[in-house]
Amino acid sequence: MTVSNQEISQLFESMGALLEIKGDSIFKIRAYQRAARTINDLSFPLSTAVDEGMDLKKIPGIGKAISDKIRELHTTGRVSTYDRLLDELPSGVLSLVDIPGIGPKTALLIGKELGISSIEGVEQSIGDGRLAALPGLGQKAADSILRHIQAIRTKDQRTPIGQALPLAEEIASTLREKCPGIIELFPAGSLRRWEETIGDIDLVGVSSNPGLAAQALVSLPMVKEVLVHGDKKTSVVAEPGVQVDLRFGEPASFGAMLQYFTGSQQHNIRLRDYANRMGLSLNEYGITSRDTGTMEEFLTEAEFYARLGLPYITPELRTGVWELDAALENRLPNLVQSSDLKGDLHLHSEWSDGNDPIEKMVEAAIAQGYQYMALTDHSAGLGIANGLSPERLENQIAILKSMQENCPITILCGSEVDIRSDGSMDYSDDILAKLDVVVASVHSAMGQDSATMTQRIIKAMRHPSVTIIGHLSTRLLGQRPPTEFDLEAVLHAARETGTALEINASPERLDLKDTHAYRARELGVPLVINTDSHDHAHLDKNRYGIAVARRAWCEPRHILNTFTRKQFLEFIRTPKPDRLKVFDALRSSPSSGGLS
DNA sequence: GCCGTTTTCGGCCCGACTGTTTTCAGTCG
Repeated sequence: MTVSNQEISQLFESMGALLEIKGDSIFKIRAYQRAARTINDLSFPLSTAVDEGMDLKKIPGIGKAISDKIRELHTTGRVSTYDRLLDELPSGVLSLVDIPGIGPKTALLIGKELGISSIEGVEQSIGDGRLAALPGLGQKAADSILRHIQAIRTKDQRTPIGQALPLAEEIASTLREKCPGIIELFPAGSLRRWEETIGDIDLVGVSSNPGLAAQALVSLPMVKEVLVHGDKKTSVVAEPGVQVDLRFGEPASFGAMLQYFTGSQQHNIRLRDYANRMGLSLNEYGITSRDTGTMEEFLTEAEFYARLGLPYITPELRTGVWELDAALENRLPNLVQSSDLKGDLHLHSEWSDGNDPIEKMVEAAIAQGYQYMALTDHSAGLGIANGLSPERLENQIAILKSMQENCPITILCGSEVDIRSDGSMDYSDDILAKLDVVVASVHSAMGQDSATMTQRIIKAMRHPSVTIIGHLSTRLLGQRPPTEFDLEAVLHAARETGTALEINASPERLDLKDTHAYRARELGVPLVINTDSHDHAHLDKNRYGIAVARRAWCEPRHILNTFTRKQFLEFIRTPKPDRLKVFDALRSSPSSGGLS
């Protein structure tokens, strides 16, 4: 049976919590937690890995015992050790540790002493004073837990990066304006690692007057609640319900501080484990030698890593899975960056549902410094988006060709063509053959079962005119879940047919997501980073797509639209699937991609 | 339970904060 990485990860996370409640060895508990987080960040499905006979013990943090449990889960759908643990403990305790402020010890106490097994039960016991009467707890603790319960009810989960990043940038620039004493101020944490969703915004900096900056933060109009207002740390809740933490440190140790607060936690744990074996201890202030007890400070992160004998590890890679090994073996990738992009292949104009005339979109592409762009308005089937009839499309093609004469960049004629529910295309084959670039996307019947959706997408990829599959999963972060499909089958079909997959940079999509892009790159699937802009001001959002590609360990050579105009045209003008040879040649040539 | 520049046993990341405590346990990131 097929179990997703997320389900496996969740199970081991629960195993860790259950063992903690039971009072088992803290190291055993950490082993399960570590395995859970690693599995959650893996790019390939463990299910498939098991089928293919992979040795799971090669994955860091997974040894014999956990490997056996994954196999057991894969074959039987259960893990007997987990079931036994559930039986041993009072029912429902596991759900109690989801409440912030209630850890394993308190959960067990509440379960045993009060027989409570639900969040509602905890709430009641606070109301009638039973919880505060428990040993080790008191009225303050009870009040705090109640506040946390109310907070998790009103506050919606994590914030999409597309909302969190502009908010963080706004706060940082306002603080800089108001407080001239601020020397450095950066987002750290998951935001700096460009995770697709953010738990809270961490700002770290250096200031000659930290107290003033903290005061400025709490008095911002968007701040609706102050959680902590201390010497070292200030925490507030800002308008859309996002927590913002502000910390200042000493200039001399800013490198260590930034490294510490950027995480991820898994990355830092692995790093400290590694440092430990060198006789060094790491914290947010510096690196301490265990022999001499002296601490060294670091101005920059690069110096911090260098002291450990490591090259600089860019924040996007700090997941704590593979990057430390890669750094030690000196095989960190030369990651793609915004300046490598030479074109955008998914742009809309007012002809369909965009805000701007074609001219303005072309100007925006020129302003990005691009060599080429594709205009890809919607196909007719998407009536709601004012999709182009075949006649209007032909009309548009003629206009684009006439515009080309006085244009410094290459304008490619394209379309974002709807993939119908049966996998057929929304324009006839002869219309499609007139286009330079066809982005084929799913916009309807998103509830199809996995097998149907998989066949639908693969059928589209087999079409000779389809250049790129747009926003593969159709998800909208925090709004619409991804469609169900067999990722491995789709990626293999993309490779076989020579169809590129889009990393849609629109921050509400980020689709492909990081781990899917990672797997696509591993399998040699051509990737493109597109903004799917519906406004001339949106081409800047390519930075979100670049971040996904970087988290997927992509170098310029993995991304089609880092290729020069000449190289890209050669790719699209070579028929499928032979165009893969063009891609592979460019991908393996050291001078390709990213260099002009 | 995992792992190896002190390798098959004996270690295992580190500090801050809070509330309940008279020296610390629990929780969090």
